[in-house]
Amino acid sequence: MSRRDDDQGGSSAGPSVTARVLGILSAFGPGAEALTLSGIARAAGLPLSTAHRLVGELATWGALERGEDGRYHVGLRLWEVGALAPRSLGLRERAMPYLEDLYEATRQNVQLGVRDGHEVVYVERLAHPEAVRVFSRVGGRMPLHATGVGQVLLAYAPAAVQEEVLAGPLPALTPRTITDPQVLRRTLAAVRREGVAVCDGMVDLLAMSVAAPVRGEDERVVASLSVVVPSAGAEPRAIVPAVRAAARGISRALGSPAARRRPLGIVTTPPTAPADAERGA
Amino acid sequence: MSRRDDDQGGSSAGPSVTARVLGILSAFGPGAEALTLSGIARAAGLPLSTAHRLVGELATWGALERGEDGRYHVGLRLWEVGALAPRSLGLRERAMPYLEDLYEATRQNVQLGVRDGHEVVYVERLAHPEAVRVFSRVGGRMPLHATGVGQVLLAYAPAAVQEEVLAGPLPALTPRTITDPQVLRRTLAAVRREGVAVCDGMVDLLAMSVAAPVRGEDERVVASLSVVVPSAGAEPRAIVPAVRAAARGISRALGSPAARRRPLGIVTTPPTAPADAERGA
DNA sequence: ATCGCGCTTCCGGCCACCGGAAGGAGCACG
DNA sequence: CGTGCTCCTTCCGGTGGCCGGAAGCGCGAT
Repeated sequence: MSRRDDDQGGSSAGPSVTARVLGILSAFGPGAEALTLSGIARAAGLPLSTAHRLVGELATWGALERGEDGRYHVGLRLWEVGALAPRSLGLRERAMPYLEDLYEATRQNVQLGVRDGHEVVYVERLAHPEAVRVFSRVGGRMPLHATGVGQVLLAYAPAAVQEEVLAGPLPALTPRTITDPQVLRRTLAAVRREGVAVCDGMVDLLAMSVAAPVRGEDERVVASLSVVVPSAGAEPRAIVPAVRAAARGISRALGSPAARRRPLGIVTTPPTAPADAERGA
Repeated sequence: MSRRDDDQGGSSAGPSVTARVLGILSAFGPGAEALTLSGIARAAGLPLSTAHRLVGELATWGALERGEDGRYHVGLRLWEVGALAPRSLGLRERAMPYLEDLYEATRQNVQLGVRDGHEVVYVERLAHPEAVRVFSRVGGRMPLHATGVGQVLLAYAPAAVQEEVLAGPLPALTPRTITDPQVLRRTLAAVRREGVAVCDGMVDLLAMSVAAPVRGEDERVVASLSVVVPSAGAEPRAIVPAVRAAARGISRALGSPAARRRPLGIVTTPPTAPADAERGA
């Protein structure tokens, strides 16, 4: 795959054209929305002339666009194709109405995320301009262990993924971030038991998040949604039911049989058996 | 031999590797969110083995993902990069709160679109599950002349673009769609004069849309937003002010000086001079 | 004026890409 | 139980597309 400059054992190969093109796309990211040609070449590790040729083709197609200042940014055409990702469009489309309601009820921050590897990717975010500042953004990534959405996704992830995360480093974003694997393990068990994760001050000391799992047609947890509220004077008890209800509503819209079976109402006593059994799956 | 299909040089660019990769991405689209390898090869006009190799690389990087049924769909990684497009993320981020309010007030459909060539691309859409069925979708395209959002974007587009559209074919989506260039020309003038477009039954006989322009920091129209309501018994007068106010709010959030200068209120008498002068720009 | 930076174009050599062909897996049918 | 599909995967020799150093241009700063 990565045929960098590594010449090993006889027949070596340079990076394929495809890899170079993807490398150019990788040069863009949060905090690097617009780049000069040289900047792209530098970031992608390509000679300037090569970058020039490839970027030119990408721009012609519409994957990149050139601003008035000469810098390149991601183009509308690429966004269009990306919008077809089922984990974005299909999920978002059905979840939106529920996120709406939750946003309207709290006027704070509502987030929807999916897991990719050892990170959570935020697929949607509704934020009131005057709400607590949240570090996340649509398309952004965060570690699983430190956020509400992430802890939920991790709690219901395959056992292998959980062990990998527990074994790896657990960076602290604030003094209150969980960094002890044992504490995290117990927290995940609690999340499975309660069906909701409450993270207070783990990303930002001033913010608290309440998250719940969203299930797909095969009952697997496919996403997680959360509400972020100011840490000071927050009352989780008032929010937890709303978050759980919204998560259940989305699960139902996605075709989750369990969410359809139980007609809402007994949210205060979630079933523990299936939740714990899930970890093995 | 290798470039046999289009080696005449007549049709578009030669199939460089980059072009082939982009061709693969182009194979996906609304109604084709998941494709088999052969399907991709067919759609992109590539030999199966070539498609196999390129798709494999794309999947390794995360641009494509392979579902459990073996079919490929657009991957989360590509969505992430696409989300960096300034015309999507930057615009959406600031517009969301206003779209929210508009959605909350109408409980129907709210749309935000930008122009790309001779089409409008919908960047955001809030829809109530029980609202009028709307044909558009996030990431979807529609012709400029037939939709509210499109007419606004066209009315403030560069003169060259307007002439191209007026000269080209104007396909009818319903019997009420504008197909006469002269009628369209007068309609666009009215849009500039009024600062809003009202499209009744042009996309769907049962739906009506009210659209208004969104301006950026340099006063140019960068987007357009609309509300779609049932055609029957609709009262535009009740909606127009709300749409105009929301559009102005977004313009202000984007840094439009004019929107900042005028403190809301005299929306019934919009300035005609700058609006008409704009067409020349 | 001189420098530095970034962008664009050019072109010969070489090697990575191409794609036909062969083989395997799964499924529907007679 | 063969037969005929469709789809996927792998292999390999020939060659033409890609690579990237180098030169030239435009612009702003010193």
